[in-house]
Amino acid sequence: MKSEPEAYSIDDLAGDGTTHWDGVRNYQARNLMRDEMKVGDKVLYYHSRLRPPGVVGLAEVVEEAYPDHTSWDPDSNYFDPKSTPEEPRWFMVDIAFVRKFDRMVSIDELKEYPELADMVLLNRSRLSVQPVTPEEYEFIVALAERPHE
DNA sequence: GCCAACGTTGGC
DNA sequence: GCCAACGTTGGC
Repeated sequence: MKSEPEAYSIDDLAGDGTTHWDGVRNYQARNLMRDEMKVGDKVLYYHSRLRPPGVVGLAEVVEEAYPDHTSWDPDSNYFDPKSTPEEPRWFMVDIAFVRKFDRMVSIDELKEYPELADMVLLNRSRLSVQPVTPEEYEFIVALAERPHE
């Protein structure tokens, strides 16, 4: 899951403990949250729009998808008039802070490894919620635990 | 701040 | 249902 740290960083998540991942207004990202994300699933937390951007830590799904109430709140930035409590269009999950990496694994570093060449992050980078394979996940967690040469 | 990629909207 | 216009994202 990606977030601009100025908007909501992993430190914000650490402070809050859990948060609901509201404001996603992309169908592919919504479908992933609604159909794929289960309680206990691990989440790589990615800070976008930094120089450089990168994976900064881990979170975990603690509540499966339910309607994103900000979508029918006219005062919200995420208001969508086509979404109603009766027929919600947008969904969110709740995630909990797991840990922050000792160091950020930058996108440049991810690009160095053929094991990660097929990552959605490196190919369809604009999706704000993306699938990660177990192999990619383990690889990145291992990277974070040793210094980058 | 620029701009390429890409998703969405809406006129026809 | 096509596609041009427009808006957003996000690396750089």
